[in-house]
Amino acid sequence: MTNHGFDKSLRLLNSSDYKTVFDDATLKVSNPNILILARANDKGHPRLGLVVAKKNAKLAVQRNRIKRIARESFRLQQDQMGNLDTIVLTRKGIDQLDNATLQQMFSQLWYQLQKKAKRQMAPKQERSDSRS
RNA sequence: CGAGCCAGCCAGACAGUCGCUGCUAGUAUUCUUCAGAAUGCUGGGAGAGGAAAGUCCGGGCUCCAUAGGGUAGAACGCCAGGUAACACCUGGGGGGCGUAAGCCUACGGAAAGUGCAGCAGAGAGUAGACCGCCGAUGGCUUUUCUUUUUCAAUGAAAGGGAACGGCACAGGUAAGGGUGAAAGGGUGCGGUAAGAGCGCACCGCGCGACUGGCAACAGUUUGCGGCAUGGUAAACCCCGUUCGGAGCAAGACCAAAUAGGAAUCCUAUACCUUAGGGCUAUACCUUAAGGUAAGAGGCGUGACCCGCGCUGGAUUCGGGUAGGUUGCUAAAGUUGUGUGGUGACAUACAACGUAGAUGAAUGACUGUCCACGACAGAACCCGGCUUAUCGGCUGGCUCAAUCA
Repeated sequence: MTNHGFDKSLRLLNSSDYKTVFDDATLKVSNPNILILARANDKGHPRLGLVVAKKNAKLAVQRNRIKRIARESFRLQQDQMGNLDTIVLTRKGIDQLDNATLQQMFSQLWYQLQKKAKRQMAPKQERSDSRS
């Protein structure tokens, strides 16, 4: 039975959560419009954080749309993501893309992220928790 | 049917699948102060806007030694009303635009003061003479007449006066031309050398009276004044009215960490009182308790000045950053009906109970239909203004044409 829900436990909730991923991102996938940073956690499930800067999408409507599509895409693929904390960052021009293109781009990037994560699994375990 | 004006309304619809955030009912687990809390599951129901936007005004609410005085600064500016308040709204007045419905209006003061105005032009604010007109009055001058004096005497010379002319030298003139956005009231008649508010009539203007109106203001009313006070105040300014500051990251509560906070103790400046000690001593030095007061500097009172408040070291207790809870949505509420009012609005009754997120919900996909979907996303809450906007609907009105 696959899980397609998306409640608060699947999100990055405060600035320390974000800081951990930003300071220690072990995985990185990108295309011209989107950058995804990721890092393994010890929760047993993936978590998602979103950073959509006003600089890249001027209107609040556009920023909301991008975030909703990112969440939707994450929600549908979360059971294949392992235990990664991820942050989605947007780049310039993203507000020009329509919904179908965005969805396609996200699912591609999630797939790439899963492959990279599997490749790292073998030499893992060296830096589970460096902070006290 | 065409062109237009005003007011109001809608903001793709329906179905299915998968999700998100509150609320509510049931239920399970855990905790415990035994009544709740947290988490999960199931059902029900709710979930962006007309501008949610810009943050441009006004208020509520909250806090800030309580906010006292003065200065500065800012906003507003025809009148009356509405309102919690306003820069908003309603009604009215003046001015402008439009054939009209209607629209626009920063609409106090330029006879307190200061300043500003390119080019052109003679002259631009106590006006001005380039062309033109005149040249009355002076000046020069032709001709004629007249008069006085002198002489060599029907004449001549010198001087004075008058008339008709000429010149355009002094001068007069703001009618006309020309320049300019603007040339210091307009038209006509008289008047004059030519002209001129120089005089008069009418129009206009200013100041009063009267009448109407709460008032702004208006007038086929009336008296006085020849008649400027040119423009610009979204230039300084003057006059009148209003304004304490900061904002939900306000503020309150729970609370890891850390100090800059509170209480206690100590000490420090000056003075006073009481009790005691040193000393010959009422002087001087000193101890304890109590009381009073001042100063400079700094900090705060978020423009400035006055005014006002605070002020050093040790110990103990509290503390309040991360995070959480709250503030947080029932409100100057919405709808309907009645009453009062031209209206904004007020008031009475009835019904309704309408998002509350916080790394930030309100969505995605599929199908069907059509007019093929614009601008755009709540963040404490209201009332406005401004700006953006695919199209559609309803009502009222105006103009033009046609028909009856």
